[in-house]
Amino acid sequence: MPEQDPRQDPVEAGDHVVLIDGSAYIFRAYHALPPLTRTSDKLPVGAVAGFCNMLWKLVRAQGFEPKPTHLAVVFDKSEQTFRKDIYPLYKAQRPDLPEDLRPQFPLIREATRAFDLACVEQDKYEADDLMATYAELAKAKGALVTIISSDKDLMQLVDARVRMYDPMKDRAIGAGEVVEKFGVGPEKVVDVQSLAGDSVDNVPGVPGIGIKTAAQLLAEYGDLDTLLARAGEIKQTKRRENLIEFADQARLSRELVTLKRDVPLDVPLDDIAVVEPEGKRLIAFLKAMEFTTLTRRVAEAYEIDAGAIEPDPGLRAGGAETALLAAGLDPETKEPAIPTEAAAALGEGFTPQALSAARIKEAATTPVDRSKYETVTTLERLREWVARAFELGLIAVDTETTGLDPMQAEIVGFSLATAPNEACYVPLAHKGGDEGLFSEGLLPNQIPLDDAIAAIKPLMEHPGVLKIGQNLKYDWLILKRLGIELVAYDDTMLVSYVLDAGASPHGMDPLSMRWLGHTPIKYEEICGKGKGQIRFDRAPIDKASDYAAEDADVTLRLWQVLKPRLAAEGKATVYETLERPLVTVLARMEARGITIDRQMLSRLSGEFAQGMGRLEAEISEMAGETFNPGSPKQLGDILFGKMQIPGGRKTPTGAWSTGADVLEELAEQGHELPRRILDWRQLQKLKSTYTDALPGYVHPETGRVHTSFALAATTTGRLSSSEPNLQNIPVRTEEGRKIRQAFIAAPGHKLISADYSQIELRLLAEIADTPSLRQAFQDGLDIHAMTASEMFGVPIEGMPGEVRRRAKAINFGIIYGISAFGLANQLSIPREEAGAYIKRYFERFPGIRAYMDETRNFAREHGYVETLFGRRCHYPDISAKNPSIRAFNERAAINARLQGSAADIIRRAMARMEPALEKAGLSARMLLQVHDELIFEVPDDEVGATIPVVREVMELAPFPAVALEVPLKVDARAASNWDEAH
DNA sequence: AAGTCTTCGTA
DNA sequence: GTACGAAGACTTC
Repeated sequence: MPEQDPRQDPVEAGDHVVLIDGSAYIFRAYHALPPLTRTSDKLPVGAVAGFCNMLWKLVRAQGFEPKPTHLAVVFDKSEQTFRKDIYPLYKAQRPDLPEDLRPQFPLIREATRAFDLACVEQDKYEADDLMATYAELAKAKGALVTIISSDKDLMQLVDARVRMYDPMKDRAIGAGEVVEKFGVGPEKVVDVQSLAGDSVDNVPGVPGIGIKTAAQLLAEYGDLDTLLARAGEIKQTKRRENLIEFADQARLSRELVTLKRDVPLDVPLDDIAVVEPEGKRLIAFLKAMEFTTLTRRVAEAYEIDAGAIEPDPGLRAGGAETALLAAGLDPETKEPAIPTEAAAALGEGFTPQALSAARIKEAATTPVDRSKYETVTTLERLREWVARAFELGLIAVDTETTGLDPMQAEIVGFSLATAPNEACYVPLAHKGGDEGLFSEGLLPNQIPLDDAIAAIKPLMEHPGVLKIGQNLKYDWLILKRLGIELVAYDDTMLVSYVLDAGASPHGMDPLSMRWLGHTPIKYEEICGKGKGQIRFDRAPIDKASDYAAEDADVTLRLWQVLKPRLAAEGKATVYETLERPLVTVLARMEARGITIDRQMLSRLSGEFAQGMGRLEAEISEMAGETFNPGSPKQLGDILFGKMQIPGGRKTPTGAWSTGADVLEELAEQGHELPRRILDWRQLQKLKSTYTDALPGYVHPETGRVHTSFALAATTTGRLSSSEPNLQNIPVRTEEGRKIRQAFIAAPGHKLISADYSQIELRLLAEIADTPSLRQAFQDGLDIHAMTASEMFGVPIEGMPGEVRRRAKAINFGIIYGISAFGLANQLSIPREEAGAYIKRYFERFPGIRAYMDETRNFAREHGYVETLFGRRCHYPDISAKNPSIRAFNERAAINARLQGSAADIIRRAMARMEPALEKAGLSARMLLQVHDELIFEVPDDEVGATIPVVREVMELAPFPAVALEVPLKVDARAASNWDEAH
């Protein structure tokens, strides 16, 4: 660092040396301010922000007279100080550093440097000792010293040439203030502290003597040694005995509290001369931290255009140094940010945590070098890569295809990686030139597809070689269609999901930026986007090769970082039982698809269209003009503008709200138009989303519909389904169920639908430890009726439907993290009444209130909650300042434990289902999952034998990991279509 | 052409 | 009050 030269300037008489107690600032900033995280990546930066604001205030205040000639921000370095050597209990009871403060230490040092201020710290010595030494040296040269700190331990340094300044209270501390605090002058502060001790730092002192008594004794006897020598003269019995008995302890305390004024300084006093701040570096830092207000202020003060300055590339979100920080490592030393004894011990041993930390460190320090990639053009070279993979026992794989749908896309090439920067791309089907109707236009130097498949098949199917991929379900399906059944794999996307669900995204690009500090080539850079986009097989091989090989390289590197975290963070079992097995289970379900009755859907489309036509005519009639009933804007204008119907609400953006609830209310008041709109909307929804769209998803070859299940899409562990979404097929209305009837079994088969009955309520009874609810489930009672009976004192026999309905709404409300507002909305009752219901519910079921409080507190403290099976769901915004955001996160966290536990259970069932069916000699095939329901296709004559197996696997899914007190119940039925089976 | 808002289907 | 995805309207580039 060439920054020492400009800082060198001997201290002379009349100079002004300012010493800032950095460590004290950090803790002040951390504890005094609400938590704050950087917007783009949730890096905790609250203390950094507070620290920067304080420094800026100090620098700008210029209230130091005379102007500082030398200035240093002084930090504590390690916990291992010479005081610990003489008294191991010194500061021993300090609580561990908060998790979100640790990574801020290196950032705060960065901040100091960005301010162009000297940053001083030294092993074995506390900041206080360093300041004492600087002060002593400066004094000797005739300089004036100002110590910026409010720490009472520094008050012993105050004298004619050394003053203190308390930045919190904004006042100077001179001898007068010291007397106020200790009852003695600065020169006797040490003696007072030796007697009174300090519970915070674990300085023992003498029992029964506090600051007041100590000051009084010293006033009488002069100094500590005299006092101890003449202790026998003291009148008060207990005090006399204690002073005699604990004299040594007082002397030890003196050693602890006396600041060392002769530390052999690493950075000499003359090397902390003030340099003229540049401003640009500071702005680059502040921009990287995303401190917009301070950035603006600083830019204005320096008259610099902040927009023209790039955020510090290493520290910005996604920067390499940020990646290290996220792992708790200091970007400069690559060591744990604060080397605690625990961390030091881990660093030496082969613990999972040590391995994980080491991998994170390596990952962010080995740059991606695309020039090292190879394009494989011969079978011989491919075979050498395969041999290398067998030798290593591990290889990263990525397939490149013509599209996003793994059931339709064709392979274009694949890439492999065996080590960082050791990656290749194998082009197979790149095309170029004129692609005539009959000619393929295949480019030269590509291995024939069949040869390549034959070369890699043994590798991919070998159980002894680990294949690593990102979103491997996609590649598994592509390879499956080429006759390769991939086994023995890890999926980096799923590893990330297990570790960080809800906290950060799991796509390859964000993962690469976060863990490797590297931005991979974008797909658009190779193939363009929008209208001009080309398929991957039309991309030039050299560019495609860089892109594809990089994907495999990055995937391998991500695996090196993320996989050890599983063991280090105790999540290996979650990954291995709830995630990894689902890749092939879901891939097979997707590959099977489900049959739909296209004729039936087409007929329904016609019927819906007719109904809509009739309604449109009536709507125009009533409105007195034709408008688009599908436009909320136009509809709002008609209803609340032209027709002047009262009772309109606005959406958050200021538009008229025309939601179903609003229209329903208007309809109940006797308005005809809103009813017609509601009916029209239902038909429009069913037609556009289902009857018109579904036939478009029928696969040209299989004749079936193949949805795609996402494993890593939700915060709670649920799956999601898309293209098409088969998890939201209508069921509530008669019209909607007709769509469900169009999902049919193949000839000679039936569909079996098996769903968990009230699984989330059962889990609530279990987790919230509510005996009456548990008993009700054990006795097989109607749970909503039982709730109503408990709450309203109505007997279950002959209970009015309305009473049960309300109890049911409350039960669901509880699962969703209830609020009076939401329940009132749901039941259309006043908020006060809803509040009273909730109060009564909690009185009847106090365990549930306790559960909700516990979950809220846990989430608040940790930033995540865990399911029964250990899955973590992160809620980084749980401590948001905005009360409604915070409340939302609290409700989500309460819901996540239940929804997530249920999701875990059905995942366990799915992972066991195939082997269980096979063992029973059954050929039933799982087709769909709808959160608490599984749908199978079964030969007619196996229906009877299949249902009990399915039921048993599902009901026993939690065992043996978790033994539930509450039984799980599964309802299962078979029919020729989904509606009747459900 | 791409992104946001509103609405609505499911558990 | 929780968790999603899709479609159409509308806005912005």
